Amino acid sequence: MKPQKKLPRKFYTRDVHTVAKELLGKFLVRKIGRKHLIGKIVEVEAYDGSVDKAAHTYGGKTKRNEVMFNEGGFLYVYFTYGMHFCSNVVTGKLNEGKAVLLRAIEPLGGLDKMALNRFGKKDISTMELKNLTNGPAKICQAFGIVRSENGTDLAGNEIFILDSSKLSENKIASSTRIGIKKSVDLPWRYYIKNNSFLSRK
DNA sequence: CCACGGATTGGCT
DNA sequence: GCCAATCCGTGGA
Repeated sequence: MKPQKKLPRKFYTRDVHTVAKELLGKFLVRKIGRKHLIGKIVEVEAYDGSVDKAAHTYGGKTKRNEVMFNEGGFLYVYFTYGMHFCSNVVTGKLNEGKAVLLRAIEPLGGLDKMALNRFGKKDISTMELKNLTNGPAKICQAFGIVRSENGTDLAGNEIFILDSSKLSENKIASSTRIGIKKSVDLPWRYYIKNNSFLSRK
């Protein structure tokens, strides 16, 4: 099963929950020089500033969150806990303030580079492989995504997502979101059942 | 296995 | 000044 073509703008400009679920099973790609880092998206969370107090956009536009108010198909990268970056796929139309947080990825290509980014060495243990990209900040570290990638157009050639066949509903599970203190009861975390690279069951 | 706390910057009250 | 869409190491059961 070969990855297909790049997802078009139209994919991203739809409803945040539709995009969140359809991102599962797709392939995140980061081009570095002539190398490619690639991984399958296995866990995401939806954030919707119109109703969701946990969303960065809930209180309106600021310098920090302005990218999240773009139309769909841009990367919103934020800095948190004084040391971590996390990345989101912006969805919907201009000024909606909705995005999908990438929470876990199954690493597939460029493993040595990801290992170097995460652990400072190419050869890693089985345990380190499992811990390579199973969390939002771990994804950014492995893929080398930092502040300067905030606002990257996913319709471009640096960071993009490749299509693959849509997963059937029975392979997808949902739960409440992880690590937040507001709007804690919204069941807006979506993940591929039984995948071994999830940040949690 | 689980619970807890430290790291460390910067956005917003 | 408070505290965050996290991660990792430690210490106890």
